[in-house]
Amino acid sequence: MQLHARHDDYAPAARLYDHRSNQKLQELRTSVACAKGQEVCPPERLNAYWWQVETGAARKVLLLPSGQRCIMEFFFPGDFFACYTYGCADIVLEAISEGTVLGRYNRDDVERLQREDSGIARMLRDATLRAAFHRETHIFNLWHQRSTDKVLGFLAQIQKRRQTSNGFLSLPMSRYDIADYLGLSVETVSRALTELKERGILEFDGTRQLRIARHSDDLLTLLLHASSNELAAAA
Amino acid sequence: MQLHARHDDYAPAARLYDHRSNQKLQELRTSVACAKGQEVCPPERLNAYWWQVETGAARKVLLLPSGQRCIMEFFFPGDFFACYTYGCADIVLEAISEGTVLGRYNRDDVERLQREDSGIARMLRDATLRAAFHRETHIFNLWHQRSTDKVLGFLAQIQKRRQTSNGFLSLPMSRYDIADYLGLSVETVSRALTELKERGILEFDGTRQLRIARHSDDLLTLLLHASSNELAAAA
DNA sequence: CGCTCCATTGATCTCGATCAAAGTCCGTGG
DNA sequence: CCACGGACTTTGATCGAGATCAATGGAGCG
Repeated sequence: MQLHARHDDYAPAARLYDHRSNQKLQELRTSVACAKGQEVCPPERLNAYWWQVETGAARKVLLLPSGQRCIMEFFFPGDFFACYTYGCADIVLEAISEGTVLGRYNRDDVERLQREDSGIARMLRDATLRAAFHRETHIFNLWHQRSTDKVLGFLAQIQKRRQTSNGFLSLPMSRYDIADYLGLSVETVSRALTELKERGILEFDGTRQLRIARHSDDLLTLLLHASSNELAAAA
Repeated sequence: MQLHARHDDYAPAARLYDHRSNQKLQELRTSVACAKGQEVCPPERLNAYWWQVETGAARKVLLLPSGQRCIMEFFFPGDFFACYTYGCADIVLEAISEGTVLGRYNRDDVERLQREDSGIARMLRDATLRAAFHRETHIFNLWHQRSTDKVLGFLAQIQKRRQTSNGFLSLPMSRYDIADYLGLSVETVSRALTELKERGILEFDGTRQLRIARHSDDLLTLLLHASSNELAAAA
């Protein structure tokens, strides 16, 4: 089992403007600043752009007629993505943190540019590929039946994408967001986190700041090699 | 809610060899015939190719140390895809039906070709995009909590990708495969299908041949607009 | 004919949804 | 500075859906 060979795929995209070949792309950039919970863009315009998170975090949400919110994806600084929703009116892109800033690129311009510049074409392909991996991981999270396994998988994903140098993970999203991402109830998410804390796998510093205990530093490997019940036995 | 606007995205890819610009691609093609349940290719070689299902069906499976099988994706005739597993040894591609035939294309050759031929580049992008939609649908299926909703979502996907002119769906995969795709137990899948039959939503002709009852002909719309409980009330 | 794989059905138990109630955090305004 | 309010989080109790265990029933095949 070598899923950990995927580490790099979770890393945020390199900042576009670090590459000289992308200055043309940066000329197309429009910055969009959003308040917490605010829609980044009217849903019907979502298809028309490529996006990049500058600071903060965003979520792509499928709104169901029943009022439920299915969170399809989280986006973090550096992530470059498009929401190809093909006319589906009930998908929205929302800022998670106060003061989230996204770069917005007109899609037609980007596609034109990628035909002229192979570096940009490559970057778009990489972004697409990275999104594909995120979805695969999401599928793997949702596929588990135990709630602790789902939450563990989610944290593993965050660990790959957001871990800071001091070893702490910060969760910009609420427990509600995590629940809507994993198809669980808020209460279950909360209980799962509490359980992982009591098992010594997680250490909290406030509700949205946490650390993975030393002995279990690669959560994905942990998840793949043992069910959470076995983990409990090992602890 | 206009998810049904996605219909076309589920349609199988046009046969490559229908396009004259693809004759070069067809020269790279190697046919691989497989028995039921057989691995299409040694796992370590999986990354090296692009594939297309000719006849039959295939599944991409993540094998867990616990012995569980997480089915990441099903492939049907016309589907053109790559398994970018990046060195993960425990992903396998297996034939589902007896006599499944796949076309195999050397990945390096394909990538070289796409740089020369924009038609092929476009085709690859379309294939990638289609795979992305399949994953999104898979996520939506898994996200539901009720087993009947998951199964209904799965059938909606099959309906889009495989419905024949006579209105019947054929399921090439076993109940075990469906269970491993949806993160359910076999028994629950079986019970869900039985329940949908008794509610008058499905009509069976044998175990793997079924029809959607007239009044509920678009399962995806059905799933989006009403929980399965409400469906029961409506029946 | 009997074997193996697949599918269904039943009974029981566990885990997570749901309902209900505190408790915590944070920003705002007095 | 503190009080208030609202959103977020946690914990408890109950109930139901699905996992699990167990058994039976086909269907294809050597």
